[in-house]
Amino acid sequence: MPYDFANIEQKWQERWNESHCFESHTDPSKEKFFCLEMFPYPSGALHMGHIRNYSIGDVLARFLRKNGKNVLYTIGFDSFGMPAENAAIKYKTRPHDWTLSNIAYMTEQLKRMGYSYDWRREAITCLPEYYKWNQWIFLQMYKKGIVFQKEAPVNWCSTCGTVLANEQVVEGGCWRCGTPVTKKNLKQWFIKITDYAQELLDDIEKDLGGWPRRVRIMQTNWIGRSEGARLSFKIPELNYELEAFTTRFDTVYGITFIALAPEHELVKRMKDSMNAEDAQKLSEFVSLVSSQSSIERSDAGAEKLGFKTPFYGIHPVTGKKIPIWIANYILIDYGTGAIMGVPAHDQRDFDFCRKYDIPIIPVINPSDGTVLDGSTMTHAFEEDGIVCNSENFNGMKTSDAIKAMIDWGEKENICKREVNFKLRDWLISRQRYWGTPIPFVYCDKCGVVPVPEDQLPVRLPEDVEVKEVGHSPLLDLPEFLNTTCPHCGGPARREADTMDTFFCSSWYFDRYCSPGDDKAPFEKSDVDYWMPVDQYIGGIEHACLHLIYARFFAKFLTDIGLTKYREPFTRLLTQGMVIKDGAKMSKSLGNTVDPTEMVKKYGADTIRLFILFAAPPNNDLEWSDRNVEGAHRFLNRVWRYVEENAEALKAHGDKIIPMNAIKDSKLRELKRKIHTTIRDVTHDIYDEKQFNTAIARLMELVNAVYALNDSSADSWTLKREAVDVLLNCLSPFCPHITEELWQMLGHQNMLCLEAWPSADDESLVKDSVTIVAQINGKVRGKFERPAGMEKSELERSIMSEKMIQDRLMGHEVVKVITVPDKLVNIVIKG
RNA sequence: GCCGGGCUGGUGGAAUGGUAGACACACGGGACUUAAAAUCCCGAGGGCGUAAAGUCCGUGAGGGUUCAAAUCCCUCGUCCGGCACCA
Repeated sequence: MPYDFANIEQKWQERWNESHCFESHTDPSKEKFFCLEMFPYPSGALHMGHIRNYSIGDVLARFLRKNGKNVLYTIGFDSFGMPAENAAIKYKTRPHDWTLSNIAYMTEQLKRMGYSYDWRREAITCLPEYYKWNQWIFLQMYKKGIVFQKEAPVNWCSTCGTVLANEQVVEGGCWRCGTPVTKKNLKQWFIKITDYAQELLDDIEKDLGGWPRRVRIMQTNWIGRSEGARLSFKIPELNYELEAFTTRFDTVYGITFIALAPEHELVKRMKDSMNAEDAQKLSEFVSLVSSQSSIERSDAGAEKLGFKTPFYGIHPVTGKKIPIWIANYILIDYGTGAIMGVPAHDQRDFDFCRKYDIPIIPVINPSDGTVLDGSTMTHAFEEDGIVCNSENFNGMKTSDAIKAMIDWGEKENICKREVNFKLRDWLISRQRYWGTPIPFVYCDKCGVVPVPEDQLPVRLPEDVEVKEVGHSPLLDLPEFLNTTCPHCGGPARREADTMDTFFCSSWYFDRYCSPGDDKAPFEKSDVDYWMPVDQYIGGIEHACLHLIYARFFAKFLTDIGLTKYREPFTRLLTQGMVIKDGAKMSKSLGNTVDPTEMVKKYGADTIRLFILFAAPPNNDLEWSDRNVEGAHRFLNRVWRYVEENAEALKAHGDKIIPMNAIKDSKLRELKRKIHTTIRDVTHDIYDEKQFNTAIARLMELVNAVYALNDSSADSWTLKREAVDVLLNCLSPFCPHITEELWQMLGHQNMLCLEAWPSADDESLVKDSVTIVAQINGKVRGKFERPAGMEKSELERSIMSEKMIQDRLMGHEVVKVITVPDKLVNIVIKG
């Protein structure tokens, strides 16, 4: 008869709830541990990826609690966002209702899994008591001068009907729906995350040692620092000084053209100074380029298009006239939106020049003595080499030349050292309804005016009908739009755009520290105590999104004195995907497994055990119904042993026999097994976060207990010790069944409050060890020897074994390597 | 193209310089049973060998360092991931 998991799990969930045992309190006298999981979007139901994420977190939270830490562990819902609007249209409901009912359902699912959350701390971002503080923080950023509006070509997704931040464009498409992103000129709200680019970069090295290397590299690439110089070209005809950024100032003598992005401000000036016919051609070129999607335009393999203007810039070093082109491959938002074209040493410029027949002048030759010829080169020479065709600098090595030439250029006022970042300012506006209203109003008299803090929150009207994708119902709500100017009291209009939902998720962990605070986003003393997060767990897909934004928030909040930590997440664990039939589980592939059904069939403990045992957390995990059965079978095996032997085990629970009082070798072996299990499981959970091997050790302990067929009193006492340790160590993984069996054995206290066992050194000592005998590195025999034998004695003892003697016959022993308690390797000749 | 991470039995995976394959799944055998399921026990990398003994091979391929390499180094293959016209 399999154990009755349904009733047992419900029983213990009720007990935990009634006893408030997972509620934590700010208490500086205790050592804290903040265990955080990426909170879910309430899409309707939990999927296996969530179950995996939260099962990992719960093991750590329960383990650390048992180890005396004051653990903060809770959950919330990242509940603003577009799917609610789409669902509202599809199901003829309101985003608000759809979202809250999803939250209710998913909360039930989470509770059914037995996660040890402090539910009082839950944060739901779509409620005014949360998003009020989004608005408040946004205003603090505005006060600090890092929030601004600008009109710029921004990423536009036509399917979602909204703009996107740079981080939300994946391979030229929208991160949610994949629609190719186009550029659109719009006036939008931005946050100057670029002010923090250097610090975001520096702190990766300095403080993120507890993060996977992969994520650190991804962020480093994303921030994309490059060092170089800024130089300028005078354009006498237009009375303009055109600036360009380069990382290769050493190739400055190789400039044969200048290229501008079609969006560059100079383009308009040029048109004004051109004859009507040419100006018309230029306009046509610019609109051709702007009609290209960002994939067509900015993919590495995309065709380069150019337009030759009648203007020239003056080379800052040689004074020569350099023709100015407009080219589709120049990006307006990197550097200055203009480049010095050096076709001999830049493949893009090379391709462009070959196409438009622009001269190519090599100024670096390969170190092997080859002399390049611009007319016959087949590709750009981008490696380091020796400078040529560059007057005084000829003969220098590239690495020296870059430095020397910039030094010289700075002295001569030709260039200026500069650092550029790939990271762009964070575009925060969204043309959506279901998000945090941006707390600004537009007044004809006073302009753009922030909503005063005492008037927050700017409430999002909930009783609306979303009619079509991409059209915010706020635009049809005069009672929302029409307001009075906080400045002059005259009529004004509210900002109808809402915030990127990544704003909500950039500080929710601070809110967890001070739930329900209505005076501030959080209480400083709470956050000072709990933050930073000691262990963060979530998917790798947020490496360059949420994890950058949240780091930026941390630095900003510290700068305005609200917090004192500069990095929010000390350690990060990125769990792999849950795979079925070789592909990521997804609705569109129809290969999902419903957690609720699985829990109904096997119980939460089984699902948790399976998902933690099947693979180490950072690997992808292949779903296997058979292995779920296997996990279930193991729990039944544990249950059966304890239940069938409950009387004997109970009768022997009043003492622990120390190792030195045990004579029988089988019993000594079990005693040792108990303590090596404690040692290894502790190490695997805390140091390695390798739960699959921790569970394997517990399975071994169960096998060892089953294997001991000895009904002496000492044997039962030991088996009782083994079972107590087993239940305690298994409880973070499978909390319900272990509580029930713990109680069955007569324990009064709840197991979740019981201290983690500690391994007793004396019980870890081995009586005898297997010594591997090798000859020339090959295993030739294994011999039992007492542990701790002295090196020379061990060597003598193994060498004198008949089997070894036979093999040494007729050979010369060259040398013997002995590793105490492990092996003897005899090196022979002949 | 650049950067990073993998590659170990039929399968998921152990082992981070010292007995390769822990633990589990699947499989085979046995016990129990009228039978089956469940359970308990046993076996198992591959080759040669009836078997035992033995012996050889074996961690993507090849080379190197070492008494000793899945583990360290070099070259290559392959798969996955990230970035990619960022001047």
